[in-house]
Amino acid sequence: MLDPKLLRETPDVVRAAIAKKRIDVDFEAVLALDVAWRASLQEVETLRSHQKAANNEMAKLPKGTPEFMAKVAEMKNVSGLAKEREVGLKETEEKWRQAVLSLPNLPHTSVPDGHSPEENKVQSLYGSHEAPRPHALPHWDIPGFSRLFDFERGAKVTGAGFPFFIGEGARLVRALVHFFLDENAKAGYVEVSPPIFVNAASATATGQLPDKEGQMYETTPDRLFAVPTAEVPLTNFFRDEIIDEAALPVCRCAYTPCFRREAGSYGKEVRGLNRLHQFDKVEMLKWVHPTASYDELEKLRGDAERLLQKLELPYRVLLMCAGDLGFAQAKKYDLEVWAAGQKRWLEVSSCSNFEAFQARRAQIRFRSKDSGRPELVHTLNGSGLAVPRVLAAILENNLQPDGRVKIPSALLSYFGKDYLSFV
RNA sequence: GGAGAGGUGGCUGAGUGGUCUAAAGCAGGGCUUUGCUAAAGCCCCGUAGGGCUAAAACUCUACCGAGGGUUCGAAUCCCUCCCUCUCCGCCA
Repeated sequence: MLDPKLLRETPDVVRAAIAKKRIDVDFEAVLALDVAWRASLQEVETLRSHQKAANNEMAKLPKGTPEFMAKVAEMKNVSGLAKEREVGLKETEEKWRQAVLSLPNLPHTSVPDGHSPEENKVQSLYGSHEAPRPHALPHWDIPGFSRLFDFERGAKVTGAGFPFFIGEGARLVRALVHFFLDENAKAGYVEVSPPIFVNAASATATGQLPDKEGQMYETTPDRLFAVPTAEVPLTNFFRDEIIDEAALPVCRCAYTPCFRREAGSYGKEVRGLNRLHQFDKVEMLKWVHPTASYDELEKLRGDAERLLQKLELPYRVLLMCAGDLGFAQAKKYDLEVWAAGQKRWLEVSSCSNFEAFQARRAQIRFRSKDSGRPELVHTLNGSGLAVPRVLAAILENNLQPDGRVKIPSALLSYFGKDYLSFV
């Protein structure tokens, strides 16, 4: 959520930023609602003020006197009117709130203009993704793949996109999760194991509700939502709280399974491990002082990159252009790992600075020593990392002529063997 | 799941229809006294939003778990929901 004051005080800045982000919202209508809301608010407040003054007078009058009864009669009218106007105010306020919520976060000045994924800037390349790998295969075509990654039985038991991971397949998943958590701990992120179902208030605070409701699995009858990412429970940890300024930055990470309905996805995008309804991910979160958030974003990206480097996987870093930024992000880097068999890049991490956008919605603040007042923190998050796609890249890039897969040396102590074998 | 008790400011805790942002204490901040420490005294100390401002000052409104209701007026009475605690039941 944007600062409502920003709309009123510098509408041109907001207007320009919305245009840069290429999001279709009627900003002028939002401004009009803001005016209407304030007018309605003032009207109601004047009535209430009148009521309050009368109440104070009546408190001093003996009850039952003609004077008192006259006041009661008079205030009955005011009370009725106030109630009526309050209903109108609530309606206007709700419309206003929805309108402000429909405004996207403003892109940071360092974010390039552009409206399609092609206009994202390749910030850096690591490793030799172009090295010839004559025997590389898409991971789903590797002989014996389904012995370790059983999609058919997953589909039978649950549905498409819910595979079983078996034997060394399961072990490799566990090794990756363990490796990620250990590395993140070394980088200063405190490990958290959060609830993997959240209530509607939490899903609203991080922006899954109301717009992306169809992307989550929802339980009945309790109306809890299976988390699409650990970002949701982690960010909500501090919802409606004031963090001690000295504690900033707070850095945490969490492993959770993630659940996404992925309505509307199709084709090669969803083959094999590329896109699952349930997948494992370690997420890194930061709550930082507003002055530090862009430095922290670079550190966060570095922390995610280091994981890929230690796994010796070729990857690239994209700086997302304004038009390809999400609704809530001010700046975002995507890390894409090279999958040699599919000959394509797979997104395995997305490191974003939300500035105060999430914090305002979730009311996460710190008490500033300077001003003595609570101020909104800046929040950042990034995957570190998403397991199945990293797994796919390992399978494809490290496939040997004999059909085995070489395990990255960083995983040896977790996996326990040099090679994964499909037979 | 059943029965009972309770949810008030950063914390403890009073307040059962009227001038209540809400006593008191603790914690925090400032000043005075004091050689230091300590102690004492005095004062300040919630959040959000609106108005007015260059910005403040100022001013108005809301907020006593959440949402409804009764009333001229609700922290206080009524209803619904949520959460916590105690006991019982069930159960990894």
